[in-house]
Amino acid sequence: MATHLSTANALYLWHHVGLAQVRDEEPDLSVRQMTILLSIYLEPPPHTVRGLAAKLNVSKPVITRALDAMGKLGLVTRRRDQDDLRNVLIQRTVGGSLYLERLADLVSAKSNEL
Amino acid sequence: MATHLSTANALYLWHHVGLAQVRDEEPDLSVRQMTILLSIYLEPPPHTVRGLAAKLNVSKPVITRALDAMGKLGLVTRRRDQDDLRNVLIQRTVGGSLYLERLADLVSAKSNEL
DNA sequence: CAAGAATGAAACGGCTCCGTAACAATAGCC
DNA sequence: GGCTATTGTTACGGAGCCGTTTCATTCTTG
Repeated sequence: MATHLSTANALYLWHHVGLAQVRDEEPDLSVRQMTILLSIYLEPPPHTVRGLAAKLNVSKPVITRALDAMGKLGLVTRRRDQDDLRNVLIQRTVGGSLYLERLADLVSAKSNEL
Repeated sequence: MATHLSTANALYLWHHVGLAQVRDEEPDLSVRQMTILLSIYLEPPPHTVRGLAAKLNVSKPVITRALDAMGKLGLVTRRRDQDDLRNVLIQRTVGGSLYLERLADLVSAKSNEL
């Protein structure tokens, strides 16, 4: 599956995906939230607040608040780590999987219109 | 230049670009702002507040405020239309071109790492 | 077992953006 | 000229996210 986006195609792709996201009324995730969500779903568990904060070069409260917001949207869940009760393990949900599936379909579809 | 992103590659691309944007300290544009900026630079002029609002399915104040914010960052400028003084023509700037050039390079580079 | 380190959450004030409603300026039309 | 429509901006109250500091809980280590 060849990719190699030219810079011109890259901007067109970004534009069209952005347009689709903005046009439907649903509120958009921020870049930070989206990146956190993708980290949770694309990288192998376990995911902790501290680990995500380090990986994104961001403070821990940023992660906590993003998890609060996305948890309210049903995109992620939290569970205490029984082996170390200080830790919180962030877990995927059906809603989150569906959300990213739709995003992936959107991006993939737009990339085929180049 | 083949594109055809698979859904899996689409998410990886989004993830890596998001990571790059979040990691550097500069504040990110919102999805709305980014889409407005791309509309201005990718579609043929003239660009008006009303036209952008209609195209993005968004209220006019959203456009005005985004232009305020991005104008402060040097990404766009406004000029009154001399043929119809009610209109405001939104114009590109060197700063905006450079900004999108860097974005395009980032996306393109990440797409080559698939 | 006591002291310190580590983890995530909450609290605080500040800034940005939101949606809606009002507004000033300009154009078009009778 | 006077009335209406159009365009973009501003004002308002509300909501969300920010960075920093502080805190409660739990682990680790001497």
